[in-house]
Amino acid sequence: MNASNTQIQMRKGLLEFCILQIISRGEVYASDMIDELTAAKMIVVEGTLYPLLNRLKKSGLVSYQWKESETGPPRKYYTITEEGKDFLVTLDQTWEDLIQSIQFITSKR
Amino acid sequence: MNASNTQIQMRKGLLEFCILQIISRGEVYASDMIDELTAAKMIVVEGTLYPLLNRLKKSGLVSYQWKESETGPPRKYYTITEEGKDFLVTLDQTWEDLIQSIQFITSKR
DNA sequence: ATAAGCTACCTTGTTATACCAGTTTCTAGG
DNA sequence: CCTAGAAACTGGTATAACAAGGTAGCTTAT
Repeated sequence: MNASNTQIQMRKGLLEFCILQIISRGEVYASDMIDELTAAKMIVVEGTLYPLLNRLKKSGLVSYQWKESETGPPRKYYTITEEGKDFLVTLDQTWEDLIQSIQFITSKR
Repeated sequence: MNASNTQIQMRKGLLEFCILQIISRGEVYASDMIDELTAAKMIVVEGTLYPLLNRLKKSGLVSYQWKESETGPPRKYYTITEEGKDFLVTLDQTWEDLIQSIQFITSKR
């Protein structure tokens, strides 16, 4: 039980929330997302992100369009669906509830 | 991807934090913990709690003493160790960082 | 033209954690 | 003795993240 594993475990399930949040702000592709997550200090590797994006796509929460790039290979630009927006509202609430729960426990010192 | 699974996934890893927090307040046994978690709306089943307690014990973060009960079989009362207290400080910080990260992402709407 | 290098996407295998659905052990009461 | 209930525990399954790769398209330098 070391601190870095703890961080990983605490982040579990929150990544989906973060990604959906980022995509909801407008068209982005994988590298954009990694940059944003890194800026927020939620370090994520590609091997985590791609399967997650596929899960979101399969669930109908996001969709993507291939777009050419001027500096390299084409990119998959993701956008959120209506269903995704609805789900994001649920995730927002779940996150709020979670904060409340932890708050409740830690305040009892 | 349904809401209840999302809740489970978001909670993952936070349970350890909560349990350690609860034990740090004083001697408790499993049912006490479940009661406290339930009160905080962090629903947990026994099959999750017992392996977690064993992990914490093996890691030296908590210890326990058997105590007799007047109403049934003996109970394992858990207490936090010095090492556990140190680790709890780390977990506190990790949680604060996590809130900051999510805050950073969700505030950019 | 071709090799090198970068960018972008994807996959496979491993690990950790939680859940479900049980089982075992101990105590008290009929 | 047998049942009920409390308390601890276990085995199998699902999910998600990571590590460490691989593949394909595009650009640039020789």
